[in-house]
Amino acid sequence: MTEQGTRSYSPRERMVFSAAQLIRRDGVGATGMRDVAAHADAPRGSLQHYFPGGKEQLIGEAVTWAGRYAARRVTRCLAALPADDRRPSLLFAALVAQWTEECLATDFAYGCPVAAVTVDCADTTDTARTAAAQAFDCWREPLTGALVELGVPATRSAALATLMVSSLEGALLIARAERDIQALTTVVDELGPLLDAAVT
Amino acid sequence: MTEQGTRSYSPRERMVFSAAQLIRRDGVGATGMRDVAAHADAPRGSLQHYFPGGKEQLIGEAVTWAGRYAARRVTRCLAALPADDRRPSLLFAALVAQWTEECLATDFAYGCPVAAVTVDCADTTDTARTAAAQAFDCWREPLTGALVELGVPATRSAALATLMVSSLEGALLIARAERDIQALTTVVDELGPLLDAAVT
DNA sequence: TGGATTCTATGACCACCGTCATAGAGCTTC
DNA sequence: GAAGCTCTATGACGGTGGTCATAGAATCCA
Repeated sequence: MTEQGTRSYSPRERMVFSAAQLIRRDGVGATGMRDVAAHADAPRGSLQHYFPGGKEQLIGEAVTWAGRYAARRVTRCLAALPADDRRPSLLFAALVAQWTEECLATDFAYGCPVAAVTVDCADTTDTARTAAAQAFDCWREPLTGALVELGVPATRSAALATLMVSSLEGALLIARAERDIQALTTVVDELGPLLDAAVT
Repeated sequence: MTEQGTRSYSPRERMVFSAAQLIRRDGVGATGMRDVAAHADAPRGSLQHYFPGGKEQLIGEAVTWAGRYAARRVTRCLAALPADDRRPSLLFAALVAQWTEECLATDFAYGCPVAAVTVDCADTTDTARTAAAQAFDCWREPLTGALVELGVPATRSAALATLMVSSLEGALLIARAERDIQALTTVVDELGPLLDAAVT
């Protein structure tokens, strides 16, 4: 969620990206439009031009972007699994490892933008809430497919994907609060055997 | 987290309670001090008197209160388990059921205050972050003890408690975003066998 | 009763936020 | 080169937020 590649992004893309970054660090309420523009090195006047729907639209696009990013991450981790040992537990471990490393590298500054938007907007901004729901779906979909590919029966793969995302989100919360990786490693260790046992 | 019992609470207690309620519904940023006083039917002037530390202090006390409340809930659920069938899965199911019912009863308006504070303050307000960490500890401690009492070896009980809280928190997030109970029921169903299998 | 302490009431201050209005650059296209 | 479109620049506005200052009520002991 940090790397942007080498090609240059448009101001609009940068603003969506920056919004996601700031939201997942400070929450929706503490993230101002001016901050987003500044963080993206984008002109403030472009905000109303690219996002005529205002903050609501920007938040929606940011969380949608985050969902797609998470989905890409799943397929990437699946592809990176060792050819000789492709187990669901290793996929989960790889996914969590990315968050773990980021936590350590940034001193637990950043959480999940989808979680932040859900917490801050679930009962007030319906478009944001819907976008968050779609982001979760977008995230779980490739995960479900990956589990099937790894041998989990289709009847259980969706449920296990939900369990994986839930555990990851919750552990990430705890880890951020405690500034300690332990919760993340714990869910990986405890959930691993369960996931592998689901392979038929 | 809704019922207050019958005895009357002091304005100070009510403000802490109301703060927790508003925070877990709207997030920290969207919760104003004036809102808290109004929600608690407490005089606005009392805010600076009872909470000279300002919003930071109020948030801290609210999340601390929430942690203690969650802990009480654990011991209550443990005590309410049927005498003839006391399994960890049933304890977890009972805990999640409380959230599930509340979600349905309130149309998914309320989340977890500890999660909200973590998301909104983890990188900015250290006292709030610390309070959230202690709240998680306060929550997991009786849960760990309960697992031991139900036959889980002490070496694993803490890890499983972390897994339970993580899954619950994450599933609650997803449930709120989707306005659907499914994620909550899924984690209960999928985690149940794992928990019971840990009993020696 | 009188004074001290605790609590309440209210208005004001200042900073910030999201949004709008308006005008100006920069570039394409006929 | 003039029109037209995209994009940028900037100031202003109304509203809200947390906090402070100050004064008033209420309660409780000596």
